[in-house]
Amino acid sequence: MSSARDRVLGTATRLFYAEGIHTVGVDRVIADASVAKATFYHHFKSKEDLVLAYLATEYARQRGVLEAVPGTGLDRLASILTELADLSRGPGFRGCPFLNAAAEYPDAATPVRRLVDEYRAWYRGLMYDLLVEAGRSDPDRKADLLLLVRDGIAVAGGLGDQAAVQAGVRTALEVV
Amino acid sequence: MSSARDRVLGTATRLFYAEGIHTVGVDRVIADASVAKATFYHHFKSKEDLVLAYLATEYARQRGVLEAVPGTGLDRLASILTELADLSRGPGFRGCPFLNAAAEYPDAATPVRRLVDEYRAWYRGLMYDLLVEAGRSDPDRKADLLLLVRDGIAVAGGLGDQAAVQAGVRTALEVV
DNA sequence: CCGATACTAGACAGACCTGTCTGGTATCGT
DNA sequence: ACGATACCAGACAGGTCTGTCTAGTATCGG
Repeated sequence: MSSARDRVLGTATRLFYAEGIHTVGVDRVIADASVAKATFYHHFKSKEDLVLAYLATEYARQRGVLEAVPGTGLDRLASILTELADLSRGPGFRGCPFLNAAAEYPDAATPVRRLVDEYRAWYRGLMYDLLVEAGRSDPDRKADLLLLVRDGIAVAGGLGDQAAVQAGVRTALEVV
Repeated sequence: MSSARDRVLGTATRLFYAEGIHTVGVDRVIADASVAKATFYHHFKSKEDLVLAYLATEYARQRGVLEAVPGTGLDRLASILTELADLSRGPGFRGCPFLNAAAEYPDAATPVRRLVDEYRAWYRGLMYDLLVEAGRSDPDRKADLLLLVRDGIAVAGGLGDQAAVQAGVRTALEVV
């Protein structure tokens, strides 16, 4: 139910990711979602509220996707990294939604930035757990490295630099 | 001469880097630079012109800085990477100006994005040359990797994640 | 059936945006 | 001395932004 809300959130997700948050206005979102302005402000108390919903939804979605990746330990880790690399080859790929959002919200105290930190901490935790499960040495440092490589893949992929993406994935898997 | 232009460019550099490009308006720049609006539009034909000047200046500045880093081959490469890591520890560090700009300009055909590509190509070339100078094997792939690690360091540093930065630098130097 | 909830269309306020224009002053090189 | 250039202050136009408000329709649980 409340399909108007879903339509708004879906449209916002598409537009914010493809064109950036600051450049897409509320008017644009509600026009594309075919929703009245009052309805929008009925469901979201402000644009920032919508932005947070967009990121929170994406966070939940990624959690679902990555938790469904089969395998254990290093196999699963490799699957996750190569899947990210494959994704970055797609035509609609525009980098990591969280890193893009962070670039548009310079103030680290912002709720948006806190959500980005939370996302990255979760991702690092996932890497850490998989490293421990695989019985690898120095999982803390390796988890940090994998997070950084993930960031790099997202950035390079978003800029269309497939060579760097490939180098990143291969080296990460070798090191780890 | 033309100190007004310098003041505008300096102020724009500071504000664009610290607060983002889209969120800082021309009015804000000219007020902070204590310059009349007509003077601004005398020196820059549009805001985008100012943005390009900001990035071009930063590009030239970095070229100067990195070309002045002493040493040869791997030593010089290590110096460059650790200097970047040190820089990312500083309080004013907000990531790479070019990556931040790219995040605000989703369209890859934009002049801004072309300048970002040019910057990254230059950086990769620098890495490649140093690897060849050091006689390392597989310099192409390693240059790609170093570029990706650089991207990761800039992102992680900008988000205040020093652990990831350290892991990135150390691993990059080991691998290379 | 009735009250709450979800929705529609669109006007409106007030702020901010880029860019132009007027009109005037000061400082140059020649 | 004079013309070009650099600079100042600030009004203005035309657009976009977020968010509120009016006014009315439709749907649904109890």
